Amino acid sequence: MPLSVQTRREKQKAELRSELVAAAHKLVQEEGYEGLTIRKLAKRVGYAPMSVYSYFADKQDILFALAADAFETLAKRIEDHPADDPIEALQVVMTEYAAFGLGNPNEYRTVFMTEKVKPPEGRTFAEMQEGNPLMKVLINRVEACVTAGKLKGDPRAIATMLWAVGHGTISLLITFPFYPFGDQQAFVKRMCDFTLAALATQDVPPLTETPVNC
Amino acid sequence: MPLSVQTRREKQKAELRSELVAAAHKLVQEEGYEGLTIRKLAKRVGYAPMSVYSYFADKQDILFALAADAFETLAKRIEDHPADDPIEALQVVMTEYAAFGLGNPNEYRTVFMTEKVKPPEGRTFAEMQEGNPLMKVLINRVEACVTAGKLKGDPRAIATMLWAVGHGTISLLITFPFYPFGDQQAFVKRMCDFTLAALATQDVPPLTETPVNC
DNA sequence: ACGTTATGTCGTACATGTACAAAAAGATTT
DNA sequence: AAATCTTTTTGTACATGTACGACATAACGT
Repeated sequence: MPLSVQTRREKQKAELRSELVAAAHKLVQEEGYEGLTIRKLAKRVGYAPMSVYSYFADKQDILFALAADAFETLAKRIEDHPADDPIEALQVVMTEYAAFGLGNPNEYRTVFMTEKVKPPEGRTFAEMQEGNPLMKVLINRVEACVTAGKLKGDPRAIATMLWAVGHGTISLLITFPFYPFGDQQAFVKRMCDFTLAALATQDVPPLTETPVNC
Repeated sequence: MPLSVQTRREKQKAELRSELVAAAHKLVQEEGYEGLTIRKLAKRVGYAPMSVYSYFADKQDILFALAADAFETLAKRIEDHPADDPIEALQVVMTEYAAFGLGNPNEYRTVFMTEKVKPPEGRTFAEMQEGNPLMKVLINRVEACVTAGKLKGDPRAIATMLWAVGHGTISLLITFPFYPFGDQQAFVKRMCDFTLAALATQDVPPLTETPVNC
């Protein structure tokens, strides 16, 4: 069965889009993060600058696409890194997450530190975050801890709290590199251990749902 | 004794600077945060656009000056809001901090979510953070808890950990307004209570100092 | 086959931050 | 008072993101 005209068009569009992403990636590699400009990117692929906007809503959308790749490999690395003890498995998530953030501050910033006003290209926020592979593996491992009796309470609530602590730690380290946190690794480990130990002693209730509009 | 010529010049410069800050503040009030542009600001005070750069290193410096004002009032509000119980006094810090961040996301972003590469205008980072009135009041109240026997360990380490948790909570709420955290207030309170309760059971060692270059 | 409508491409234009250097104003020295 | 030096002010220029609309191309209904 041949592809319908519509899907062929979509496929071509997707191809061009990923060609643009690849070019953007190379550009960043060669000239650094601030070297990525729409004009340069367009020139690379032989288009007019404005044509880029047929494939990306704006520059942030490009940065987001770049970051998405990086985060996918992170999620894969985490899943390739299991552990016998469910708590240890959780620690792996936190550690890898931290290592990624500290090693890829630009990507971390674009994903976690810039306001999300519009879901990038039709996708809704719910599926962007709940469907986020990182949050998914985090929740999974939390659930494993709960069923193993190591943690108690609502998995999503626990995961969200871990996320808040982890994000706070990473983003402070990224934003204030000169603040005397001491050794970065040590600080990350401290926060991680502290939080997990504390969670182990509590029964965590679900997040209170409020009927927020939308 | 009359002012020396030099100090008079400095004073005049400071005056013009704060005039600029005032104009910037009014501009933001009238046209919103993105309405603050260097050209408009210069026109407001009757200068050429480039003249602004005699008083501010760059646009971030202006935003920072704006935020500094806001944070000063926050620090004052916190100090005007004491509590009998030292733990309660700490909770006040966290609560007010959160309320400020959620109520002034722009200011919060510029201060806590944008990379700090250069200390704004000669000031070093050490005095920027250690001398930061907010961190000061936080450490003070932590010390009060320690001397009251409610907490145990190194005050600066405890304060930094509280900061990390508080910042993680606020910045996630700011960045992902559509994530189902549930009620924002409730989530803040949960994180705050959780962390304080956990800290109460531990003896917190000082942050490991590492001889980072610079 | 032909007009109509959607879709992709691009040229132009504007506002913005800011680098650079000239010009102006002020201070200091001779 | 004049000359020199420093500091402040400004004009010009450039790269950038992107709004707007023109144009071309492709799909579709007739």
